[in-house]
Amino acid sequence: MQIHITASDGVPIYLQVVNQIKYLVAAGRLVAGEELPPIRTLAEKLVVNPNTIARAYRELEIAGIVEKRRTAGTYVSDQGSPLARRERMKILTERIDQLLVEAGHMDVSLDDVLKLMQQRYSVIHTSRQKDANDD
Amino acid sequence: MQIHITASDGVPIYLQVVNQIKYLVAAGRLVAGEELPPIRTLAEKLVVNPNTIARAYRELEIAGIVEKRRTAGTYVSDQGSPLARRERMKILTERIDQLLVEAGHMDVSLDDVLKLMQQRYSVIHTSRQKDANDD
DNA sequence: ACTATTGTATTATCTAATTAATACAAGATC
DNA sequence: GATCTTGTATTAATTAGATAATACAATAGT
Repeated sequence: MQIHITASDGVPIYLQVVNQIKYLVAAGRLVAGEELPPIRTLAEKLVVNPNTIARAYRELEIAGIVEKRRTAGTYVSDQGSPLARRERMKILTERIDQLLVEAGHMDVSLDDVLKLMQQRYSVIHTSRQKDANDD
Repeated sequence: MQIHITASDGVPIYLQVVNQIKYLVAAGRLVAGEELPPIRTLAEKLVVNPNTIARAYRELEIAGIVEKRRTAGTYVSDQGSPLARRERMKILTERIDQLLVEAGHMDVSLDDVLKLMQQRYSVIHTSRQKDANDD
């Protein structure tokens, strides 16, 4: 599993790990059921404290990206997310509201936002190499 | 001007102020040309250090929401933003990318995101009372 | 049952962000 | 031009966030 840490580009290590794994899953380079490296293994590879990886895995579990099977390892989740769909939509709605308010401040119309969104969707789903910038 | 500070709901005070003023402007409760309370006045009202409000006003100025006239006070900006449109679109594009990636993780289709966005737009532009939750 | 391997929990250290204390600079207003 | 009011600048204190050190708990595999 290809993960690279940039020592202090400002983004904390655990978040870099979270984001990169999210991208690997989104890109299909990690498929459902696949096992992630054990915390210690990945920590050693990245020369980082195991707790840092543990935190990343914990966040990924909360986000529904992976599942932990106590002493048997960590695996890529089957369905999208164990969070109820309602819960996921709630989160998404918050993000959308933020975006709309911001667009309003910037004097960008709803139509323009929708168009831009479609454009970006195409771009994202064509070229696979992007600079990681998730939440 | 109605601003409420929640002592440590996690969001820093200066950000709470920024967000609430952004909303007041977005909702038309603060109109272009209107003067904001002086830094010290608002600081006193919120029982907070003046520097904290100064920071909020500085961020609002950078965001193009307000203009400062040196010793004459702080006023709601006239046009949307002094940032070049290109610059604004760049910021918006980043936000959109984040949203799309997240939607992907949540297994929500582009169409659903677009629909939800239109719904939320209606909601936001109908009922004016919302719980503040900006960037 | 034993042991190696897995994730977990607790605490400490370090770093960055936030807020406050205080003094300053400059224009408005009389 | 005196002075009051405005935002600014600098520095210190506080708080929160991230990472590390270390010890623990549970279970898979034998």
